[in-house]
Amino acid sequence: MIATPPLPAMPRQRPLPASFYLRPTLLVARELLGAVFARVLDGRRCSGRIVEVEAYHQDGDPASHSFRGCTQRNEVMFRRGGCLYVYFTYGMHFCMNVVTEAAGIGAAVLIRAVEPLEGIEDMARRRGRPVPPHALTNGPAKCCQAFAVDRSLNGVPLRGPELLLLPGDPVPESSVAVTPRVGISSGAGLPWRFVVRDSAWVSKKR
DNA sequence: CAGTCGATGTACT
DNA sequence: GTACATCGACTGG
Repeated sequence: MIATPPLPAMPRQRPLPASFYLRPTLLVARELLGAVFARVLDGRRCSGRIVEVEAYHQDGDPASHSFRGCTQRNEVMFRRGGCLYVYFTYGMHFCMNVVTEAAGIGAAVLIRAVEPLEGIEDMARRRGRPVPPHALTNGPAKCCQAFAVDRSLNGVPLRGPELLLLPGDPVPESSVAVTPRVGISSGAGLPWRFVVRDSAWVSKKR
């Protein structure tokens, strides 16, 4: 009898196709709700279901890093959709975005909160302090801390091996809330934040 | 509960 | 110099 390698606990899912990202950013943002973000580090996998996102775009959006054109910091936003844009802010935090649309268009979707699925122990350890379960990944910088996302992942593709974005159960329209974005001053009126309504895992309530 | 505020690095004016 | 797609500690009611 030939020894078979251990099978994964769950069937290996295909990552979202490149075409997923090459569509209008607001649509991608909406459809990212329910998708599963996964991070593989040292052969271990952490994942979470996306429950809160915000869209940012070069056109008509003064709050977007890409609004004033391509710079060294935001260069990844202008790449072809399907990779991660990571930036450093407030002197101590990282935030991660899913880059969208065709090359040359500066657009991305900020991941603001996920519902933890796999690797919760690892995530809790990386958060660095004891936190109640709902506070593990309910904020953009908390997500980066939990998933060990930093500058080294800026521009890395979302089709593996380090980062994966996988299809999840679709979130019905009735479960989606659309609101203005959090923590910005200019362009504050745009309703470009998408949240899974009533999720216990989002960063802020209505 | 809500509101305020300091920490801390860096991109951009 | 200034603003910043934040967080967590602290205040006061």
